Amino acid sequence: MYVSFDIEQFIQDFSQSCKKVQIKSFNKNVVITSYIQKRDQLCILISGSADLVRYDLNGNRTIIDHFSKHDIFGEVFYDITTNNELLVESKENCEVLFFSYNDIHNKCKPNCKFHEKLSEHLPELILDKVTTLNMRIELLTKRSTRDKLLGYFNLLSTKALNKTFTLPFSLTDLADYLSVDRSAMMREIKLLKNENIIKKEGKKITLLSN
Amino acid sequence: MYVSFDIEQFIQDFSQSCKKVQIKSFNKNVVITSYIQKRDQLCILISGSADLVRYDLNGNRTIIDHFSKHDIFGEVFYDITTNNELLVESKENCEVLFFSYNDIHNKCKPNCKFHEKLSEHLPELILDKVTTLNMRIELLTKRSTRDKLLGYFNLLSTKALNKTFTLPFSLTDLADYLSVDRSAMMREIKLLKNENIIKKEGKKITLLSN
DNA sequence: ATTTTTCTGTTGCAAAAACAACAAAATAAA
DNA sequence: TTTATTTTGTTGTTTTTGCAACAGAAAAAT
Repeated sequence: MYVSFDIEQFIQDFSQSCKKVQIKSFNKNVVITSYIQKRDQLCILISGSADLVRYDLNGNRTIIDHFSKHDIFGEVFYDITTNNELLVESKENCEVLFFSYNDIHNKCKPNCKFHEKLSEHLPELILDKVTTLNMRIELLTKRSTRDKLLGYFNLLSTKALNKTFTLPFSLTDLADYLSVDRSAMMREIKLLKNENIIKKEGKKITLLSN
Repeated sequence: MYVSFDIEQFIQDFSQSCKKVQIKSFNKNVVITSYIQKRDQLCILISGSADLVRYDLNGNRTIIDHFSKHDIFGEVFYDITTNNELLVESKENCEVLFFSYNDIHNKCKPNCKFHEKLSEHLPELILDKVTTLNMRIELLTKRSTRDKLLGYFNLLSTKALNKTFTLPFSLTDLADYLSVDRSAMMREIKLLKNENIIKKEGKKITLLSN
């Protein structure tokens, strides 16, 4: 990761120093924000986890993005509003920092430490996001459910520096995240087990290949 | 778009002012750069168009990203190297500006105008990229070929402010971009025509729905 | 201007994925 | 700790997608 910047420390030190910045708390399974129009809002997840989900006209639910501690999200990243509803839903109790993208540029106050620091480090935060999105695209463009699963497992294995790792999702959510049918995915996981390509105990997965 | 910054002007004014910055020219259908390791490289496409493509072990070709004038790309956006080969291939004759991400922060020279300007505007450039990537993910997570096509057509229609628009791709490349089989996509396009949902004359498409 | 190559459009068939529906297990809530 | 809810695991059937192969059109190269 390129983010050398200590977000934790930054939030602790400076989030109180600017009145334009808000911290809000949310319970589990509530809507944190919805992407309706092209607003200016940027958010940093301080604690907890949340999903950006789309509900299409048929009621299908897709996890467009998954956020955990220190991830940034917000409507500012979306250009054109589609017909579908985009919601950020908390998966656990969450604390979220809200601020406005334009305030970073229109220098808040000459000595607002919060916006000064943020302005300095925003490129690395966003760059980090680009990296995540590119990985996601890598996965989604894979031809088959099998390749998506193995691609994702390899990713987690690489991150964990270990052939064994734990899924950060429920299997139901994993299917949404990989944009495949859950039962079809389960069938494929069973095949991967039978072919001794993976081992699975609950959410703990081990790659046996290579 | 959030990019108010005039890239054209910027490149003309400042690209000569810093020796660390290189401009290279490429013919059509050649490899501009390959993503092999986690390097520091950032590129801006000055003219022409190019694709970021993946060749997997089965020889399948997927267009991961499509770049046109003023798009930024580079290995800096990719975190973990997969087993697959990622190449940026020119689709037309291209001019590309190469520079290093870290140079932007490690202030090049006290009075290097190029890096100063770039540092100032990089967030909006990258933000723009995030927006594009998010749209792409929106498309790729659609359940069916039909939904992907209609999603993409709606996007182009919205961009063009018109029910009629022109595909920026060949149909072959469109299939790669949407990550679906070409013949299956052609079949779906035929159905959309038969059901009077779209009209198609070559690469000119009209949305008839709504 | 002619040849070569790429792109488009089509189709039958095979394979994969989605849909649907249900029981068992696990988790959360009362 | 009992009840309700969500998640997991499974399977038969239908639908969609991918594969393969080919001919004609268009574009590019010679």
